[in-house]
Amino acid sequence: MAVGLREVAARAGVSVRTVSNVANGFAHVAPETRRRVQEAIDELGYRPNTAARSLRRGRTETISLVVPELDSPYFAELASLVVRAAEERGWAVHIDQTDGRADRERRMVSGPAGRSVDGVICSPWAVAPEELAALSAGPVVLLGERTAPGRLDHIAIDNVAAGEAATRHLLSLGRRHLAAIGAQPHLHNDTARLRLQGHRATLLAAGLPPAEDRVVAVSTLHRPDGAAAMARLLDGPSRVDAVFCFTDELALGAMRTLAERGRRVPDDVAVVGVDDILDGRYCVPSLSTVAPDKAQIARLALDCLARRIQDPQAPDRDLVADHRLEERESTLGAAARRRQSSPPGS
Amino acid sequence: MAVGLREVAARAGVSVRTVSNVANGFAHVAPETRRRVQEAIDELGYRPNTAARSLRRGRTETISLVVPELDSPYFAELASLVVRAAEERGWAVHIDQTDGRADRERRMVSGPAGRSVDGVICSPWAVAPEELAALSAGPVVLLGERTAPGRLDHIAIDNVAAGEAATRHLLSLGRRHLAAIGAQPHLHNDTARLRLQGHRATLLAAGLPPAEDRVVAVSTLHRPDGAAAMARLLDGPSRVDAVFCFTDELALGAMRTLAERGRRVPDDVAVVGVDDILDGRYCVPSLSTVAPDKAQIARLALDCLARRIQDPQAPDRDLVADHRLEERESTLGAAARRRQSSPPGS
DNA sequence: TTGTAAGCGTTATCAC
DNA sequence: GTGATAACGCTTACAA
Repeated sequence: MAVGLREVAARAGVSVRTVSNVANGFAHVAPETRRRVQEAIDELGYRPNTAARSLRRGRTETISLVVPELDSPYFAELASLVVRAAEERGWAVHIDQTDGRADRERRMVSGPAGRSVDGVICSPWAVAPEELAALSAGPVVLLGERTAPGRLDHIAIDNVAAGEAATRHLLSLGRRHLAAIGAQPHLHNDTARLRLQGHRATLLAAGLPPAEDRVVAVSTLHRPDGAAAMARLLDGPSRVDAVFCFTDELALGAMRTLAERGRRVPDDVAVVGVDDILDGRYCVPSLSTVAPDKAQIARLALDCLARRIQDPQAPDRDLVADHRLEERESTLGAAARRRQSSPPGS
Repeated sequence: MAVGLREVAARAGVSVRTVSNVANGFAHVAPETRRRVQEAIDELGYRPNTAARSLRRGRTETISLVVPELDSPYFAELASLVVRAAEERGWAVHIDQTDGRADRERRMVSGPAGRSVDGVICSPWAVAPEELAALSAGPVVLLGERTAPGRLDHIAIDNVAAGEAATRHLLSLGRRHLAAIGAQPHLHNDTARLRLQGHRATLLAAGLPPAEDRVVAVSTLHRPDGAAAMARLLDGPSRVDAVFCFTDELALGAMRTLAERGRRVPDDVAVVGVDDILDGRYCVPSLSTVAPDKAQIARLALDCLARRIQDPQAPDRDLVADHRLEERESTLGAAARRRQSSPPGS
């Protein structure tokens, strides 16, 4: 049934030590011996037992990826990239979802770390990074910026710059009545706060008054939240000719409401989001967005984690991933079609 | 550093056996002893070592989910549900992506099974189920129908019925020039074949001639494939007033092309997909679709796997999950807005 | 009810 | 270059 080193050793007429050496590709094995052992391994279909190996080595070669939800496009795309990058390192990936619930974020960071997994990559929503830092018992890398001193590594894009880029883009189109959707004052998560900060600073620099009634808060970042927020804006007293949504999902929801109300995008209202999710490239109109380099985020997170697994005492780092503005139809209109780099089958 | 049963036992003044009993919630422990041990566990922050436990028990309480890609909405949503359902069972989930490549499908099914994971849920594209059945070394459940005798469990919706439902719906709208996008004759995957079969049978039953030049094959199931396929249809000789796309992603791509060509949906061309991905609810127009019960698929897959882990010799089963037609704007037009169950924030 | 001790399959430390 | 053998941390007969 269970074929282990012992069976292979017996078959090949060597000791378990030698079989282990061959299985692990050790250098100092006589060619003839190696051949014989490899033969026995193949014939018996030997596969090393991961549990035993982990127990002995103290390493599982497995990391855990903790995201709020796997079914939202941004995290799905990110998870896909993390799994791919991890595979290149020979690491397996465990995936957990927190639903943005504080208790689950705490448990996933404090629980498994350093035990069944070698490290954790976590994208927190509800719990402040510094609290997670205090809880963590093993290597942890957080996705999102540092809000206060803590001893964990952080990876994020420059969210203030992202907010500025989106807002500058809308202003450059001649829009002057800008709204923002996606503030999350109730969360211990600085992403929304920083994007809003960049938005406000840019408006101010352009000599436009900050219109607080045109900043809409949302409880979560899904399409329905964006749709509802847009409805509130349209029903409100202020004129709106452009909307900066803090995520693409919010933007898609907002565009849905605009379509239902008969407002043309971008003619009546221009829309720009953040995340560059795949849906944004193919919806009608295609969605202008601030695109974080998700592959880079995944790679940096794994680099950081690898470094920290190797040296738990390494000084903590804040790494900044790139982003760039993708101008598409939801701000440029049909003109975007000609400028766009990835036109669908036409 | 590493706090194990021994340290806890010493601290509580009992044997490791007793600590193990407490940690595992065994019944026969004196209340006073239990209290003292629990205290020591908490104080020392003891966490059982998963590797050692797995080695001893021969169970990892971990399964592996193997999908072609995690960043396509259908698999992202399914993975999310599988992770949730697995968590209820106390199982962790390992996620792997095959990119639909045959070698990876083979490796993921034959490799890890029964070793580092207790079982595998796999959604194959390139490799025929019966070949995977021959390769598998442990409990494996396949997503998709059985194509030939094999000893694995299968979970799928009734794809012939799905094809019929979509096609009947288009016919019921008075459309007579139906096209189909999504045939995959090059793959060892019967899903597309069965949906096409249902489509053809329904056309035939309605007295319409099968128009083979209006069935478009695609190499993959992404939006660009749908967009390109739609362009081919529009450039072709046959009139088309309705399209059945075998996945929602293909449908979204097709709708993109229709918009670019100035064709109105559904007025000029009605579109229906399969999968009920979230994007389809909020795009404009919202996408009519055949919705598989993904939560049920996830649950059935885990039930099957649990049963097979418990009894590897259990007879293999083919389970059929539910589906239902979601009629939205891409076929009904604005009328759908009033009939629809989930209107965005309005 | 609790203690003692034998493995689970590997890797790593000694020898030879 | 290879062979014994002792851990790794846990669960579980078997005793007490």
